[in-house]
Amino acid sequence: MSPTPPLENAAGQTAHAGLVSPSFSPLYQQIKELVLQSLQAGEWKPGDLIPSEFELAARFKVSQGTVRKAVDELAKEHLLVRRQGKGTFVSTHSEQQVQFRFLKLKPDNPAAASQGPAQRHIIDCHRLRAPSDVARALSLRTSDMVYRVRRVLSFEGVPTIFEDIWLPGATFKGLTAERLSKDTRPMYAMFESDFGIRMVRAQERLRAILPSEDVCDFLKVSTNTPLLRVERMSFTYHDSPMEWRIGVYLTENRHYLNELN
Amino acid sequence: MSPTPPLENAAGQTAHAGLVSPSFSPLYQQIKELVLQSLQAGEWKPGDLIPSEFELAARFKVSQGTVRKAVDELAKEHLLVRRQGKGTFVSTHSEQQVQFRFLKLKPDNPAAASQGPAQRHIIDCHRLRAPSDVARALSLRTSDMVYRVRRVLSFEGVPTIFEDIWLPGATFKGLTAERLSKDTRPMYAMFESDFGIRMVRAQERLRAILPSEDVCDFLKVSTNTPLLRVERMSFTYHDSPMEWRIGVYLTENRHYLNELN
DNA sequence: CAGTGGTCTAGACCACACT
DNA sequence: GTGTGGTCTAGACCACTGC
Repeated sequence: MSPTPPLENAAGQTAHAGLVSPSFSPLYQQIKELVLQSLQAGEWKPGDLIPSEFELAARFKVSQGTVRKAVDELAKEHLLVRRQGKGTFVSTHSEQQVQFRFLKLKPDNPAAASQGPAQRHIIDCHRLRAPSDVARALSLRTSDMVYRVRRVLSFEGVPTIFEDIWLPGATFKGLTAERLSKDTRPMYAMFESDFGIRMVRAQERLRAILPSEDVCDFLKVSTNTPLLRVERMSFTYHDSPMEWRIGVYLTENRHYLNELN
Repeated sequence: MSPTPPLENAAGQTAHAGLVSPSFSPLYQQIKELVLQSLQAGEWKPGDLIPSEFELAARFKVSQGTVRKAVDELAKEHLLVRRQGKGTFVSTHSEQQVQFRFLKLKPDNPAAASQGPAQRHIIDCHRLRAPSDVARALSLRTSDMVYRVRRVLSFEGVPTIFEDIWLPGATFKGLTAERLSKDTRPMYAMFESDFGIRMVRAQERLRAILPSEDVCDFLKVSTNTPLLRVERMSFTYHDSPMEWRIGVYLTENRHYLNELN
């Protein structure tokens, strides 16, 4: 029923008072970590309903309020989604609302209704030994294999984004250009269902560049068109690097939108 | 003692049960709004210590836990800062830690220690009638006055950022190039102490451009150097627009860093 | 030491969704 | 109606700060 070991901080008293372990951490943090481990282990998959707060409280032998605080934080980090009256679900990139959380390029004129899905064209998908910079980014050895995917995204027929995507070979075994082309879902949704990988967090570094010859061809622009270069590192649970992506955006009629809070 | 009117949701029962007002909102949201109003009214100024949770609970006639939830959210939005053992303070742009919350341009090589403060050079500061695009951005009339500030930021002697800043004339009355030049604090810190305006939130739109002739001069670059254009709208309490800023960044040795959560 | 925020509990009731 | 998450309370104790 309850295979989980007793929590470090629980000393048997009402408010978990008394002597605490040397490296103290609040109970709700420990609960959070346990839930995270269940997510990572695939006990609950993207889209799944997880146990109710009371069930989790019983399983972990803490009060419902403590579970609540742990789940609250995981929900704020977009790992879980709460739905009043229904329950708490594992968040997924398949949902419409979360679709554009990682794509920050927006049309200058939203009325143009061009927020619709982009047309996608896979240029190629190869398996090769990791170049040194790729290995470094993905925490791999240069002897390890990686997949390299290149693609172009177009909006209303205008080629707008060129992407060069690097993925760990071991995790994405069996990835092909054909599979990528045929799947109509967002790429990250396919990663979830086909490879059990959920991208949780990312970091982007932006700069302005002039295009290489390749990019000129792919985006149909001249060599003196300034472009936005977006280097993205994506992480799965526990901050494991899982994707390195170099994007080049044409920003003639679009812009990268960022909220500072 | 307590000049605040009774809260809408309080029906006198234990858990504020019973009939609630038509447009229901949780108690902690109402508390949050009341605190926000005190901040906006200047009752507590940036850097000030605000009343303790128990005092606020007494003032608003709710439990400490409800105040706690309200303050928690305001702290997450960076309007307040909690310090265990000391109290809760109104957040300010003067603090070192929050200094770079709005400047996302980081050195490519952090070891270069070039994270230090930028050298600032004010080009000019004028008062004029708002051009139509500025008026629109700041929710003003074209008959209203605005200040326009232009400046260059340099890192290690290299001119890197050119900024064109527009501010509402009524609020920033008395702003001069001299005052801007002499003040060594961050610009937003001066806005707090001298004009009672605290920037709370901002929105940035990025694109790649080639520089105008002006910018070529200011940044000492050629006309074919791609630059990052950063258009920022800044807001004070209650989402009032307070600043419109066009920045142009040289990204040869630096990049715009963004976290996606 | 007293005062502050931080954690945890237990129990009540409300709002929402499904059956 | 039952079960879920969402709000609110009251009270306990811990951790940190400064007198």
